Amino acid sequence: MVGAVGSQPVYQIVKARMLDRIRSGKLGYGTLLPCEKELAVEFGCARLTVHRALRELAEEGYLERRRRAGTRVAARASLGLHLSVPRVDDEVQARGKVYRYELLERQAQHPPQDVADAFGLVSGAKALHVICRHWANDRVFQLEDRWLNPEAVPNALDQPFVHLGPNMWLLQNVPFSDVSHEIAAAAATEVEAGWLDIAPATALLQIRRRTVWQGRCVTVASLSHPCDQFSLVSSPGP
Amino acid sequence: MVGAVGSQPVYQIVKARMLDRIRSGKLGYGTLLPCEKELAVEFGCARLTVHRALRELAEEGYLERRRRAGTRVAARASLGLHLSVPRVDDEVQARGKVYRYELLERQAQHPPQDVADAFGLVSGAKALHVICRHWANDRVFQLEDRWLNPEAVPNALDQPFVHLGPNMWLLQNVPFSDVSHEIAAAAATEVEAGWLDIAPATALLQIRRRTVWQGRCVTVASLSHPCDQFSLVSSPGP
DNA sequence: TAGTGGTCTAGACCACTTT
DNA sequence: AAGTGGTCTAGACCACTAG
Repeated sequence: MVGAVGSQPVYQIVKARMLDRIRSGKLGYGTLLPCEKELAVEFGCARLTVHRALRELAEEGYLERRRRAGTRVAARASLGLHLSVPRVDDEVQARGKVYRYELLERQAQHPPQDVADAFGLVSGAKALHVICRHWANDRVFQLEDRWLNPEAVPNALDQPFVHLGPNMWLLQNVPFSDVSHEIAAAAATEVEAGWLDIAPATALLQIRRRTVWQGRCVTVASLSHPCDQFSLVSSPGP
Repeated sequence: MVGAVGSQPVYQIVKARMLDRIRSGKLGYGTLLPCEKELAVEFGCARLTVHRALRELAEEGYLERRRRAGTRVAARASLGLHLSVPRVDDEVQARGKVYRYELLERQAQHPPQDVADAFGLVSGAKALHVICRHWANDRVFQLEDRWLNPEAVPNALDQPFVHLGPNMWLLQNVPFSDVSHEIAAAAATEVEAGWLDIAPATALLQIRRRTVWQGRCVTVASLSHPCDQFSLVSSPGP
């Protein structure tokens, strides 16, 4: 039974069968599982194979594992969820609509205090402020309001952002970075409403994104969607 | 050098060092990495150890791996993000406020069509409708509007939900289940505004949750927060 | 067809924590 | 003190796919 990989890896079979027992309720909250060695005997495989299955189940929140104390079915106290935020052009095209990018403003300006702090700029220094729209057919799908740190991405100052949006440009020109997100609702201001071509105070779904590279904040962006145009859907769990 | 676990597992060291090379830009988009065997020699460890490091980096979106073709630095096309939705009472208490639960309505009613379809109910059948509020000090933090499928959780019909909210009751009484989420913004209706004690048409951040157990929809819930009270923040990545 | 990643094994030692 | 999970190794075969 060496490498008996019929179609599915053994660790996935073990994982699926244990998951069944958990989901069906056969193994209730807090139930102590047999140790890895015993399960390895039961499934007729090596302990490492069982270990991988149980490790992944623990990472997915189904099990809690502690040395010596053993493995127990976790009490699901909070729910994690995975969202994938696609590129806006992909998202629009996935809906069968025509995507169009439009630059509205591009100017070096004094950033608001929170942005200046995030960028670590001396007071009085300017940053690059870009505002643009992403269209789906003849409606504005997303309003992008972005600040770029001139010290972190000096190249950005040379970019017109007329045809290529800053989002896409950053993806192509900044190495892998840490990104943190905040999802919020907000009422559209007068100005935002004008840009989005909706009534003032309409509810917006906002994604606020901060990109950090090597300890330095490169850019902050606020991506606003009219509430009737967009919602975030969790990716199906494993 | 058997099990040379000084403080950190070897696979994590390998992972961290490869991640550094990616984040720093030393390894740019599309760069082909040495094969696992070579890296194992470089790091002085077994191939499986390298394999685990690279596998996890690939799962996190940094690398793309294909048999025969090798391992390349991925182009980050879309950004995934992890949100954890804590229990509402934990969330309130984490803000240093006093949590209070309040039941508003609890009634067997004809559900709207989309809920009836999700539950697989014959037309004319009723479902349990529960509306309740979650307070933080003297403000409503969350309005919960929930339907329960009487065929999936008949016990729920016996629950008063006066002191224990349906959310908590379900966590304790339904085995592990599949949960899908939708995050949206919406304007508060007149009725919602009254319950939330805010002005009508105020922007709300809504979490819509659907819980499925063994192929059957158990409950659907809409959790609404006034936009100034709450936003979702991505958990820091690994 | 050759070379890459994907998985598996048997055995080992270590780290942690309950008893 | 003992038993659990966490990691590591050396070697092996398999599955996929670029050349």
